[in-house]
Amino acid sequence: MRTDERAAAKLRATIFDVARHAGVSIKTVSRVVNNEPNVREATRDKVRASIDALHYRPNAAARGLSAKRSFVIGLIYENSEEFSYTKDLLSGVLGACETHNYSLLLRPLTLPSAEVSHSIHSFIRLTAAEGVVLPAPIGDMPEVMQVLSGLDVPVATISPKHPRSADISVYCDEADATFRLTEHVLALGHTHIGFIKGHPDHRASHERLAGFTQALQTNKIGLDASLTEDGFFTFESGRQAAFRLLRRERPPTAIIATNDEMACGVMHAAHELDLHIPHDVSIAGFDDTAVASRLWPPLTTVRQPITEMAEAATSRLIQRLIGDEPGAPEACSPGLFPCQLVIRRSTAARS
Amino acid sequence: MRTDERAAAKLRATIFDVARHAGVSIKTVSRVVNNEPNVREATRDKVRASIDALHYRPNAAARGLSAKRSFVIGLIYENSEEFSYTKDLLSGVLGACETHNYSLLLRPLTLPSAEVSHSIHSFIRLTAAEGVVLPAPIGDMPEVMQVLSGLDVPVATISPKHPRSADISVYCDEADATFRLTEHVLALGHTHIGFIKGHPDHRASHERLAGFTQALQTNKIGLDASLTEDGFFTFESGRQAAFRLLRRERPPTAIIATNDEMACGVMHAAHELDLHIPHDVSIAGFDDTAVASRLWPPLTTVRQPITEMAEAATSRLIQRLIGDEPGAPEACSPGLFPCQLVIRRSTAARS
DNA sequence: GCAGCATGAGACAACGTTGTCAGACGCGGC
DNA sequence: GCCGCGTCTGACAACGTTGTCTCATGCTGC
Repeated sequence: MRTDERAAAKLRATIFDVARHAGVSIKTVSRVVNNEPNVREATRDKVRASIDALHYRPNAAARGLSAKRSFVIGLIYENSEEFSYTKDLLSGVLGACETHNYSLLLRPLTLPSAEVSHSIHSFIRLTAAEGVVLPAPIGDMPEVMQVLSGLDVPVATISPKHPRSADISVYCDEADATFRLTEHVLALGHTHIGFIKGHPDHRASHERLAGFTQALQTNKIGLDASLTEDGFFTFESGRQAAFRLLRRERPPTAIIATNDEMACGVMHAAHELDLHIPHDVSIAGFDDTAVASRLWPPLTTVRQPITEMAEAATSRLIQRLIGDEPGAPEACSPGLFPCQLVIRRSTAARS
Repeated sequence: MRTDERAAAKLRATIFDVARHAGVSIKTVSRVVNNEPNVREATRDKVRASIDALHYRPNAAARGLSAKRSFVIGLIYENSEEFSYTKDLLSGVLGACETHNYSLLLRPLTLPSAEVSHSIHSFIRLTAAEGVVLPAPIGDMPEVMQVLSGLDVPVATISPKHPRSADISVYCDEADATFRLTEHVLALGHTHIGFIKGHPDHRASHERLAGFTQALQTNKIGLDASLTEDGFFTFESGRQAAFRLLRRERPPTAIIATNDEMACGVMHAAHELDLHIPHDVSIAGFDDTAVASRLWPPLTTVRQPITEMAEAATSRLIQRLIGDEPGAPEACSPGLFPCQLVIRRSTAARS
């Protein structure tokens, strides 16, 4: 029996073997595998039994060739120092790919780079990815979006500046989260609060600043623009900004950095100036990266449900590719996700 | 012209289009693309020109189907908290895949899990991966190796317990690195040194302990076994071990944790006991993860060239798959890599 | 009892590549 | 000048799946 030969030779069973085993035609097996209609329930069961018996798995290459599809989606991300974000991202994207039987191919980008367009172009051509997931800040790069739309590749962005710019996008209400974070700091009695902005290319930076100023306004605290420093989401930019703030004549009693990486920098600056945290200065970050809970004192921060966001974005992307658009796309999985305030010991009542 | 039609429809040019454009047969184009012999140089150039003109890229699915190869390799890794290791790993593996035109498919594993064998089995069957890269500790799980050898999938392990157990393996001389780390601590005047072991399933744990005892021996310091605590490479296990050490009647003046994650735990314990680092107690870690430089004081640790190791392992794996074994495999890329001591401010002279 | 129609099933040709084999061509030796 | 041999090139059949089209079957309504 040919089937046994194949098993013995450790070759995969083909659809041909299954058809022979079940006593039907190849096409009928194909119909069962792809859940197509027009197969009697009895036939369906018979075929399924044969599939199990032979441990049949469809050959991805053949399927892709015939269907003119690759069943591949790409994840293009910034290969930054801070990787815990990417880890969570990866978990989500991978999860969605697995449930929909898609493969995920990765393209890390080292920014800034002049060759981004070219790199992405060749990535798409080579992998034949049907769609791509673009986490911030890649989704905000006009040249990237241009290449992808030129190649007719659907895009799902995560935390983009302009949600409308892509086919699909998910994001958090980071303004609201920063608002709540600021209110937490205000409630501790701080009124003289330093704020370190993020990289201007990220949507997050503007959102977070807006939430901060909104909170001050709501609580009738005048905004001292000189307490708002530029930062670029990097450790060193946070450290430098903190030095500028803490060396002022009247330094702030609390500093909100708009990501954990910069909050680390603030902590280093405080330590270098022999200031005690949180006694002399309270510090808060944003992102709840792996470092946040490892620092001493552990960092007050904001957690975004990155994994869930990535999974939702990817699922919607794949659904779009498959072509089964649900009635109201926004209804089944909204693009807006909630953030969670994580209060730890780096923020304390003003002394 | 059919080519123009295709370009207009944004379809990829096929080998057929190239053949027509160059005025040769399909097979000749195939020969040029795959650098096969028996094509006159003039013909070769003509074909290459057509390939460039049409931006031809071979179709991976068709190629795989015909060649009965998938050009895919798998990376099976532990989806642990500590992700900076995985980040470096990924960079290396991805780099090697890119240079050899292989695709990388990921399979994160949440350990411990009873379904590991099944998960890996279905991963291989589904992806048709030709080979897999197994970083520690996955490469040390007998059930994993059994499944893979049963499926006839070549394996490259990174930092395995027994280098001989896999077809290809790369590792560091972690004993030597720990030896040098310990000598650094000894040179600072510490003689009463606490040591926190790693998870017994990792090769690294044994190596690192061996290096430590070796250093004590070489420097004629008696080994106080009670100063050696069990740990499991996790933050909390490091914290608990540190508490046990620091609450002793005569606590150690320095603690070597066998990874950074546990060193974080030690720092937390020290802080909770109001001890000053490094004045009251010096602390060292291992791995130079992203956290290490963010802590205060920055952590003395050991850096392994993970990216280079991963790249080498993957390259050798792919070379094996392609079948062009270099004369002496060990000669071109050795399995042993050097570690680098990274001295920061968490270790200081005994006070 | 038969047209008409829905439903279930199969034959066959793609899909874009590579492997196999056969043939065309050129060139040197006799 | 012809044979033989090596070098280059091409026709054709895989590879395992899906799409299209056709056909067989059974059921409905008159």
